This record gives sequence, C-alpha cells and structure tokens, in this order.
Amino acid sequence: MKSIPSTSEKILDIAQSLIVAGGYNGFSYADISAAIGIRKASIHHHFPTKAELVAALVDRYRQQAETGLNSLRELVASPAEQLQFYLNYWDTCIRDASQPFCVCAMLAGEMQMLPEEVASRVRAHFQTLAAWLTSVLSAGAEQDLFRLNRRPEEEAQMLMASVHGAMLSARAFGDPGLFIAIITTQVAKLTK
Amino acid sequence: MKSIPSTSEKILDIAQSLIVAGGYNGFSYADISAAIGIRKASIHHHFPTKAELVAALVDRYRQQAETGLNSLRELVASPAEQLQFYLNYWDTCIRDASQPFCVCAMLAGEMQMLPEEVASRVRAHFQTLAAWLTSVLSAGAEQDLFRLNRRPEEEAQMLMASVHGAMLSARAFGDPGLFIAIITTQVAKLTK
DNA sequence: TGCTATCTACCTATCAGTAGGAAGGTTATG
DNA sequence: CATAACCTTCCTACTGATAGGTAGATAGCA
Repeated sequence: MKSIPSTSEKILDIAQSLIVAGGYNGFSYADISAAIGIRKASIHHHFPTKAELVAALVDRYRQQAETGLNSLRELVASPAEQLQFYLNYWDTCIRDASQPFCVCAMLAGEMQMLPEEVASRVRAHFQTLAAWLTSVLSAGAEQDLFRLNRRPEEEAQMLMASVHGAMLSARAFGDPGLFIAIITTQVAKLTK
Repeated sequence: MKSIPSTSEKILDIAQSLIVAGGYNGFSYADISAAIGIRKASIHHHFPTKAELVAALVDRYRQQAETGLNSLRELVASPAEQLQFYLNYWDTCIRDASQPFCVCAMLAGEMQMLPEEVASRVRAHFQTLAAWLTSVLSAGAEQDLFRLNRRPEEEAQMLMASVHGAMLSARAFGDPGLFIAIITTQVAKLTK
C-alpha cells in the first residue's frame, strides 16, 4: 500500500524533522546528506536552493494538512468529533515524538528572517487552519454542540493559539502529556 | 536616571533582539559586531562562547522578569489587575515592536538543539512564570475575582500557552493587534 | 540521443573561536 | 609622588570547520 518514497520525498521528510527540531537555520544540506546517504550536490539537483527546498516542504505540508482536514469532514459528521480528531492527531504526534511540533508554527517564530517565498506560504497555512477551525466551530455552534462566547473567528484564533502554545509548553517542560492537558482544559470550556 | 549601558549590556541587548527575530541559530557574533561597532574578537572577550552569551542573556532576562513580576505584586494589590498588567506589558511590547516575542518562548521552540546550559535556564523560566501565574490565579479565585474551572496550576499552564501561542499568531499574521484580541477572549472566560 | 540522478571536486562566504599585542586605567610598592 | 606591575578592553590577524552553492563528469534509462 505504502509506496517507496522518492529521493525528493526522503529529502523533504528529513528536512521537516530537522526544521521541527531546530528551525530554518537549524539544519543544513550536509545534515540531510548525512541522514539519507546522498551527496550534498545531489540535494541541490532536487532543490537548487534552501529557500526553494523549504518552500516546497511547506507546500507539501499544506497540501497534506488540507487533505487531512477535508477528509475529516467527510469521515466524521459531528463538528465536535472533527475537532477532537484534529487535537488527537497532534497529541499522538507529540507523544510518539514523530512530529512533536507543527512545522509552520516553528517557521512562524522565525518569520522575520525567512525568505519571502517561505514566509508567504507559512502565512497561508495559518489562514487555512484558522478558516477550517472557524467553520468547524460555527457548524458546531449551529448544532448546539459548542457554546461560543465570541464570534467563531475569534474562538478559532484562540484555539489555534492554544494548540501552538501548548506545543511550546510541552516542549519547554519536556512533558508530552502537557499538550493534551492544556488542550482538554481549553476545549472543555467550549463543549456543552 | 537611566545609566549608560556597558558594552556587555549592549551586547546582550542586541543578542536578545536578534534571538527574538531568528532564534539561537539566527544570529552570529558578526551580527552583533556590526550592530554595536565593536570587533568580533572583543565580544569573545566579554562572552567566550556563544552558549555562555545566551546563557547570560537568559539569566538577565529571568532576573528582570522576576523583579518585574514581584514589584507588580507590591504595586498592584488586586490579582485581576496584576494579571492585566502582565498582559498589557506584552501587548505594548508587541505593538511598538520593541520586543515582539518572549526570548524564552523562542528558545523553547529550539529546545532540542540548544546547549544544555541554555536549555536548563529556559526550562527554569517557564517554571517560574507558571508558578507566578498559578499564585495570581489562586489568589484571585480566593478573592472571588476569577472563576476557575480547573485547578489553578492547570489554568496557569493554559494561560501561559495562550500567551505564547498568541505571540506566534500575531507574528504569523503580521498583526500586532491579534495578540490582545486572543488574550482578551481568553481572560474574559476567567473573569467574573 | 537526450534526460535524470548521482557523483567528485571545488568555490566563496561565513561560522565560532584563538593568539598576541596596543592603549588606558588602577593598584601596589619604593 | 613616581613608577612599575597589572588588569581591562579593544584591536588586527588568523584558524579550522562548515555554510550554501556550482562545474563538470559518469552511469543508466527512455
């Protein structure tokens, strides 16, 4: 079922884990080279510059995220469950350390010194995610599943901030369980 | 009143703004050198290694923060106002771009690749801040100013995550006003 | 034949860090 | 008080390592 990954995809996989660990300036072509056993120059064949590599990475990430969120809408009817699945996804990622941080949240912190082609894509991801959360929250409110104290857009912003902040806290304290602890508290206030 | 800053302090000032902009790997001795008009080697005189420089920076930051939070307790009696002053401080910093991000929150994101002497200090700051927020929240709850749905420690964790997450959002969207928008929504749920 | 992927070998710029010395101020000693 | 010794701060000049990136060749595949 799972096709063998191409070299380009392997490069992006490694780059993603390196960025999540140390940000844009926290990895080099040499790191990727060492990780997948290919020469530095060969990576430049696939991605001529570092900015292009990370831009491609964010594009892939955005597409995966969008696909995931949309399929969530089809697979799970209830907005409350959609939200829960989203949060469980991150909880699992953080717990098994497979992806303990959102790559776009990481890059957002470095926004001021990112190449423009990367920065614009990170901004776009935040827009997309905020829009998805907004639609889930307002659908849930209509079905009387959520109790919103503010406009859905505001609640969505707040929830998104909590999710990314909780990732930060979990990492700062070195405690994966802290993520869901924070988020559960947050969501409890939302749920009827 | 305000004494002229020593070279060491100027170095830390610049380093702090550079870290806030781009993280631990986002600045170099050459950057500091250019910014304050001193040779690279002279910076090594004050701070032999980069790790020591950043460790000293976090120490200074922690001390300033602790002093600020403690004096807040003396100057303002009400826990509700103490919390409001803390949040206003960050709102002002972000609005005038003087310090649009907490240096420890920035470093927390890079935790996995920080030198241990830096990482431990960042962890300590998070502990201190969480403890301060916990004490403010529980004092406020006793005085019937706050309505806490969870234990004070949990609410404090949640609030801290929201503050740092809101910083991230404000930066991602390039909208300084977003910080206080998110935080106000959050605090409204807390306040009676 | 041409295209794709990889290689070796190399480039220039920058990284953190060091060696050693010049200038000026402070302190200890006669 | 004079001066020698020392200390602090900054400098020029350098090091080895690594950064991102390039040139050009090779091998296999369509």
